[in-house]
Amino acid sequence: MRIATWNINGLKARIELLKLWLTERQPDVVGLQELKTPTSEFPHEVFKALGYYALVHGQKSWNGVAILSKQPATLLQPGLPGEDDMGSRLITALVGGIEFTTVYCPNGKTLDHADYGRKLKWFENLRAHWQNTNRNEHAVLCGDFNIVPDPSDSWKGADADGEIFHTTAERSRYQALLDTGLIDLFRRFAPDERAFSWWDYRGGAFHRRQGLRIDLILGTAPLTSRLESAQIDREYRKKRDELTASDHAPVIVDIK
DNA sequence: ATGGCTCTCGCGGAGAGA
Repeated sequence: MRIATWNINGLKARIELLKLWLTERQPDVVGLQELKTPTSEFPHEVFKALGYYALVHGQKSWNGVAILSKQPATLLQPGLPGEDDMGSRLITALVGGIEFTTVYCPNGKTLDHADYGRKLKWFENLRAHWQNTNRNEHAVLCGDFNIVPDPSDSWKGADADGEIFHTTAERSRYQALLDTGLIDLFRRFAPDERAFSWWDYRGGAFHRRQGLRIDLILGTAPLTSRLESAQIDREYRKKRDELTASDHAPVIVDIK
């Protein structure tokens, strides 16, 4: 079973590249973030034609998440309870015996911006929600976390410590999530690999290998025991056939 | 570098992203 997450930075802008990627990689379940599309305008027929069902929690202009799956999925939760004013950033479904959640975590903007405090609170609510939900023991929490878990996950290494995405306050909220019993599947599979999932559009950051690993697939222990491989799909961070890329690459894991 | 691209909305240029 192939599971993936991808921040596509606009469904309308990415749909042709997304179709190519689905056709080539054949994931069974995909968490998408940053649809920037209202739920009512989601083009279900496009994905149906490729063999995918879709559950969608969108909104106009910003945010928006969806779950694509080859087999029908059951919607369990659209939106993080109590955080409606932060936008559409979470969706959970039961698919293939797995409780699958994908999230688009708040950015926080800058350390002195009000959104930074809202980001920390959002993570605290996510942890409480995750802990309080009566989950299937085979569960996945994936998406764009907008936190760099470890200095080795930043192109600047420990020099970036203390910057937004790299603060101890953010990392402690992320650690609290892991402490509920979640494991970073890419890092479990490749403990020493320097790999990023996001690169700035500006200044040739991708080709300079100046990126961050902020897109993660977390799994419960029983799910993790099924792990076969994990990869970050850098090929789809590249423009192809005049189709522009997202600033994020897909992350893929294969489980038994 | 002091945000140098790309997206959305909507028709000019601003806001957001990480």
